[in-house]
Amino acid sequence: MPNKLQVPRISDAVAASLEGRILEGSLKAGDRLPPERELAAEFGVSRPSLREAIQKLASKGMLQSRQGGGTYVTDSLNSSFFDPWRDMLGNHPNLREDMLEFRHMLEGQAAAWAAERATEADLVRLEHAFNRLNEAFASGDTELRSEADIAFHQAIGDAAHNALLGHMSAALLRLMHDNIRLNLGELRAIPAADSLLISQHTAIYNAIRDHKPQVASTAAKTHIDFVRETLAQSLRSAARRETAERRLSTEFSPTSSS
Amino acid sequence: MPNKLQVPRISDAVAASLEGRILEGSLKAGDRLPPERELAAEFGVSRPSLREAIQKLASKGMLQSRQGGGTYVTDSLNSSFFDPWRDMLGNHPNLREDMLEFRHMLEGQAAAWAAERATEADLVRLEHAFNRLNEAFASGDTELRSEADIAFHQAIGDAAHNALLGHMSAALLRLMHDNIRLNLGELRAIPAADSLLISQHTAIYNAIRDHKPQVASTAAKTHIDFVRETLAQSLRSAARRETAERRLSTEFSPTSSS
DNA sequence: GCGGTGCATTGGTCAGACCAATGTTCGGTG
DNA sequence: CACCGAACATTGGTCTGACCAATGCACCGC
Repeated sequence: MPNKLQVPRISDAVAASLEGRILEGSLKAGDRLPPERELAAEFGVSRPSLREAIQKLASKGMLQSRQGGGTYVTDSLNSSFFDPWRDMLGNHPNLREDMLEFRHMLEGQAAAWAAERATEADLVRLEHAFNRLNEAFASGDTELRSEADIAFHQAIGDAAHNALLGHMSAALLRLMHDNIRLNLGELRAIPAADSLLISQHTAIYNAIRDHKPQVASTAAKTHIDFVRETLAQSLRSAARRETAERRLSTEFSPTSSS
Repeated sequence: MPNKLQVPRISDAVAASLEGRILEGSLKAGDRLPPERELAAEFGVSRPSLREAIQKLASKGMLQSRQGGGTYVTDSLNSSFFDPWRDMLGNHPNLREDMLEFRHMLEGQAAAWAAERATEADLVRLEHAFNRLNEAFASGDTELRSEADIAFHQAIGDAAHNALLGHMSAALLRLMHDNIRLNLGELRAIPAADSLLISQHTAIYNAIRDHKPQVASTAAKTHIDFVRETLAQSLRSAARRETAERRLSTEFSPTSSS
């Protein structure tokens, strides 16, 4: 254990603080840190000290800086857990079902905790994400929708105030979106789905805002169930389509696991 | 691939050089580094740069410096400089709570699914793991116990037939055991705990064997709650112990930051 | 010989400056 | 009008020199 509370190195404190912001979610992967001069001022320390802290985190792989460019947050935490899963998902489609099932639990719990614990600030962020999500759905831009969807669920994860759950939920969601984009192209598919998705999102949002854990959890699980069903449906139709047109330029098909 | 060989940060170079000396053996564990001012001169760099390099290695656990005392090479070439989550757990104790909370959900669901879906083969494996666990507890060998505990929970995860959950549960459990071993030494602590743990394991095992999801889930959650409570208690007593005996010959311990 | 005091050593931090890479803006050119 | 290049602002990278604070040892008085 820490034997030297006597000598609190300030660079350590700053590093821990930054690390905390990343864990807690206010600094997400890909985000750009404020300039060193600003950050140093904000922390009330000198630039060299701030830099020592940054080096510490950089050596852990959490930060990365480019001269003249800025300092960025990397997603070392997510990747360390999930990189191996990424291509696995591609090769073993039945894994997708496992993942959705897993998310069924995860999202349910996240929504419940968020409903219990969301602070005012959380709710503001959540509302913002919610609005952006609706706009994205209205716009029809698939890329934007995907992004907003991730952001919305991420906001819920953040509001749940559990670092593990937050990172995991975000990582899984991202993984799934990647995978969908990869395997299904677009998946605009089901026509009536949009309005249903919107009403589901609304239900989740309202429940969290009103601090009703049970309702939030149920709504989130319903949402995932719906996604699961929709996805399965698309897959079936995609499969049908594929067998019909006997694969033209289709790149490699499922590798045998043996 | 590293795209910026163009910008060799000098602190990186110095850090690598120092690391090299340690690995190669000209700087052995316990050795004292030359004063910063000297080293800086030797490397032909400024003191801040040298310090950044030292911080880097310190954050990996290879160096440790005491103000006024000097900078020393630690023996921990072994201890984790991998797995970002690992030392994160050490530095942010509140993460431990998040993790236990997360596992509360995870183990509950795992047990429930296992009770629903366990095949005969799963049950055989589970029984085997269960027996080994009891033997391990009887033996008193801490290492063995830890191992058997992981194996038991892993067996449950496998029986749940969800790949994500299985791997995650195992990974988290392993992480926690490492962390405990690292931060608390042994944690034999609580005397009456053993029999309670055994009865909890038995309850989980029985519920799964009898295909009773609800019971299994509750039992698993109870188990985690108990672990959580026990752990908190040990931590408190450890903290108390530390303040009491004001370190005698205690050399430096693994963790670096305050 | 013992214990306390003071100073040299050494890590910790700061301020301000300059360099180098990057990104942006704006004016010139086809 | 579009495209390209040069000047400029931004931002990380490094240095110098200074002062503070903890440590440890030598010296001094008892």
